[in-house]
Amino acid sequence: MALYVQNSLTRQKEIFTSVKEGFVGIYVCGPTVYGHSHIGHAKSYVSFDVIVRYLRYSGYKVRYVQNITDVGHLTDNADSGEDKILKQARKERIEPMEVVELYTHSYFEDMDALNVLRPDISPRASGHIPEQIALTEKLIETGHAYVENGSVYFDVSSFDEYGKLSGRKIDELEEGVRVEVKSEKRHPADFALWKQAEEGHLMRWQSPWGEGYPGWHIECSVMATKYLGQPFDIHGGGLENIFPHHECEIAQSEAIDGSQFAKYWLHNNMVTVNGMKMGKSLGNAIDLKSAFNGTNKNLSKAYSPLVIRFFILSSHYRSPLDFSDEALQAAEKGLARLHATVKLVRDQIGKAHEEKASIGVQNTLLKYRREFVGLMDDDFNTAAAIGILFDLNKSVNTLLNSNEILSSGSLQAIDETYQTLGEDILGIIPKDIVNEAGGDLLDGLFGVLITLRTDARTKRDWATADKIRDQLSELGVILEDRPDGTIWKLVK
RNA sequence: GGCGAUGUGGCCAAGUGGUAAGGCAGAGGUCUGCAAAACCUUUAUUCGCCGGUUCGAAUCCGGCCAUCGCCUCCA
Repeated sequence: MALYVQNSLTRQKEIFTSVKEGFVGIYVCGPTVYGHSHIGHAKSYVSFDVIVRYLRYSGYKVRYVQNITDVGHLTDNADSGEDKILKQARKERIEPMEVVELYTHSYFEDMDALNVLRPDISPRASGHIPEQIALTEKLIETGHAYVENGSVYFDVSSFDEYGKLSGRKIDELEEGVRVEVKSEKRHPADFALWKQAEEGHLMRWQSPWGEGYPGWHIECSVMATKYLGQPFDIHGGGLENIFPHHECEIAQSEAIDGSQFAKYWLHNNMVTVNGMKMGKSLGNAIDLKSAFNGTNKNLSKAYSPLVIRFFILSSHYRSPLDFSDEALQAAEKGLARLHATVKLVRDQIGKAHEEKASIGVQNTLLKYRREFVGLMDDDFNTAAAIGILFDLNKSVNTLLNSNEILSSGSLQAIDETYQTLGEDILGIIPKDIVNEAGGDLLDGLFGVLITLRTDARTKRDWATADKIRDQLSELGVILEDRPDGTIWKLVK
């Protein structure tokens, strides 16, 4: 079965073939680090995390590059606008580079919590100024860019294919352009490769055109091709970046010699909150830290990072995703069910008799694996793949409840299936599912209480038995009497 | 105005020509001392609306309605 991906460039689902056999280079637009990450970042980076994980599972050696934008940018079409990093620096009364450092750490902290694997390279825009200047110079030399007042602009009329990704026409763009502040640019759609630093602009570098700072789009062109070559396989990002950002990246990168920039463009859809667009300026943004600790006013409680991850993956990456309390609670329960079964399997491995996995179990597992892979091969359909995980779960529970005693081999094979599909690929079933806030001490303490209750039950002293169970329940500890003994769980 | 999506049961969400996955919630049952959990059964003759193509459409075509996104920094 081959992998198919929906390519924004061709608007078609295409069979995926890598530029270099066995190797995939993927570049995903990373965050501008001037604030804490929100659920929109989570959707994008969790989605691409799974894409990368799946490519690796499929046997590719993957190099995943995701930039950190640590150079503030103005709006690309006008000379006015705010530089978010500078604004934040002023607000916090710290250096711009301190802002960048602070929120870069914050970003990785949140992504780690979401079980997003680190990119192989996280290049920073500020660390690639010479390369950005070099590309700009080359664009000037080849007649695709012009200098004006210490700034350099890309001449969109010099690149016939401008608009091929977003489907926009240059002449139509002109009409839509808002108030033009200065007419430094020859065409309203021209965009900055380099901007002259105005007075008081703290982030500035020397260039052949004087002190300034790079345009927004150029960093991605430069860093993607520096580490992945040209053409490279996959360029990803949020679909709001198709225009102008990705369109401009293509123009800069392909204008010089016409060689293709990226072969496949994958775009994830956006997030809404209770059906409304989420916007930093709209005041309904859900930043990840507040979602994790329950302080967000749009949510009734805290949701663990894994629940957020699971929720994101329960819809397709190209579909919009609406965050609501109700939907998150449903996700939380669903994931807990998955985890409960996996934990049960793992707890029983040690107790089971040693024997190889039964043919029946092996065949069943194989069937689910095949179905799962088939769905992931179809443009990374995680939502349907999770459905398979629940089918597997049902089968496993049935086995666990049946009279058939499962061998250690069978249990291990089941566990391996969960690990491959649920953790290696989707990242939603950690290797160590433990009772949260558990640990040996609590395990021991509850063990004592469970023994007392079991004794009472043998004596048919239901009053005592129920008292223990009820009082623990009030503390948020649930006891479950299984055929092979009583287990405890914490509820949130 | 231009470009692009989406509309599937109470909620979330897969499904691009062959007769509606999965999760949450609800109902009944099995198991249990009673529970919990799990499992079984059940809940859309129907996929925004109206036409058309087809032996056959949620899936293709046309029209309409609604919602959303992008066109300005934003994942």
